Amino acid sequence: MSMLRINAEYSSDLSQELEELFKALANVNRIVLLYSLSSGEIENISVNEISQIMKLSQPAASQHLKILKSAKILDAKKQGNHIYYNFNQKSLIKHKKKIDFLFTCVLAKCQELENRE
Amino acid sequence: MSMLRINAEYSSDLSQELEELFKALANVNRIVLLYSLSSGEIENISVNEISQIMKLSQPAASQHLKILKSAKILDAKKQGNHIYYNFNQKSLIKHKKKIDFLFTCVLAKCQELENRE
DNA sequence: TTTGTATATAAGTATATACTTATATACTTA
DNA sequence: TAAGTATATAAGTATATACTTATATACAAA
Repeated sequence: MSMLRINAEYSSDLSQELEELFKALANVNRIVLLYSLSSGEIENISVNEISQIMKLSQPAASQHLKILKSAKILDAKKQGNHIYYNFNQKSLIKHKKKIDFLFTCVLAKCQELENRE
Repeated sequence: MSMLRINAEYSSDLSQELEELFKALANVNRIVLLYSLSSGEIENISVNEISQIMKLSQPAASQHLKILKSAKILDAKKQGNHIYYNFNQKSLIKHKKKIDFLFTCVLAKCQELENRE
């Protein structure tokens, strides 16, 4: 069985997972939000605070948060009247591994082609 | 100057670059193509061959290739009547670093929050 | 209870994306 | 030069995305 055949088998599921992940990340507002959350001092951050950081309306922010939560980039916990968003660490580690795998495959091929010359 | 302030300065440009990169990657056909190119035996691959691999029409494949080339994921070289696509190694290494930086920031924050408990 | 606050969701709209078919461009070869 | 091949681009269309405004839901506090 050739590499291409093997690849065709695993790549379908993994590629679809990566598509979902990349789609969730493919928005500058959401990327800036992730950086802001990374550097922010506030541990538990509410939707209203996030909408202020993002300079977006509450519904717009809420919709972005839904996308990030669906993609398991963020996690939400309800506390009384507020919903606090945080990183989904466990899932983010898995996401990172998927991306690393893609780039490892691609860059390994680059290296192989370079060595052939 | 707080981290948030510093962040606000660098994140704008970098975030926009990441958005473009993630958008280019946010399509399962393109992701599968990257895996196929990674594992394929053919070094120089033409648009027609790619459209067959992708199971898409020639114009559709051409449009995907344009997106991947614009995002500096692939590179094209013309040879006679054919245009051969290959990975843009130099740029891919830079792309990987940008993604790594994002995840490093995010996962460092995760770790920090975990240690606080 | 009633009122206020926090958040989500629904519906509408403008723009982006991913295809299609048709055609243009560039090169090759008879 | 004419005809064929490889690729890109243009135009059209269906669907997705990212907002908007209006409204629903869930909880808190008076």
